[in-house]
Amino acid sequence: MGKEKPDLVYGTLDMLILKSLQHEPRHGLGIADRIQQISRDILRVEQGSLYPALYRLEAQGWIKAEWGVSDNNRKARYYKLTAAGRKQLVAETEHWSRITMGINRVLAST
Amino acid sequence: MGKEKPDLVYGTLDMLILKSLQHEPRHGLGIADRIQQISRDILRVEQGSLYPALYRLEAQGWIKAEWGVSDNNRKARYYKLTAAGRKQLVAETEHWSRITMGINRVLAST
DNA sequence: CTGCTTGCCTAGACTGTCAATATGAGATTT
DNA sequence: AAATCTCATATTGACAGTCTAGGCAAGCAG
Repeated sequence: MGKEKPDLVYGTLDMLILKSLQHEPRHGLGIADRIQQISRDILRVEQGSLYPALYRLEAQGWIKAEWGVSDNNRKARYYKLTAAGRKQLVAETEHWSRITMGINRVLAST
Repeated sequence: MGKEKPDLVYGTLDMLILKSLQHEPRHGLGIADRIQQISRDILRVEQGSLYPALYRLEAQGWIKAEWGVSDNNRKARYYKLTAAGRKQLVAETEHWSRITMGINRVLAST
């Protein structure tokens, strides 16, 4: 039945992660939960996408990890946004709005 | 200078092609030109993306091809939207607006 | 102890895009 | 008419990001 389309638009995950770290550090699953919750269940982030993305972002110097303990008393890796990460978030957000404007122009064309 | 990010959002090309065939058949390069023009140069479609996409869409039965002659008197393959293609266009458009709504909710979150 | 949950992590496959290149044919220039 | 330019289709190889489908460790509940 319903052939589900992917829940994420390819290439937006990095931006979403950076955004969800904007105000406070979070651990991996916490980030995924937040994205799902804020989007009101429209977006879901699979773990197989999440962790590679986190390494990517860390390797770029946009986030920084630190071991800590979660609310549930499990050890967890907390990520926080770096200064470069904030700049990157702005850049990606601008790129996103630019591209979506282009797409929406095409979709709106008669 | 600006490290250019990709000009397309991954996974939207099919939708854009279908949309640009909505009113009249076009040939391959004509489709690419149209997308670029309507988006006011924000989006660009490379040939290495275009033709595979066209085959994909044709294989799915969403477009149908026919040989013809272009305005410049060159032979060209004209694609036209099928009934199934119109349905698909609606479905993809809805999916797009749904996903972007989710992303925008995250981006708008405080 | 057993089983459930949380949280991290990895391997493999797949898909869509791009850069680069090739080919053919009509148009243009000389 | 020969050479060159442009239009248009087409293919190839590489690559990046996502997903499915697992596995591992440790805390909690029964």
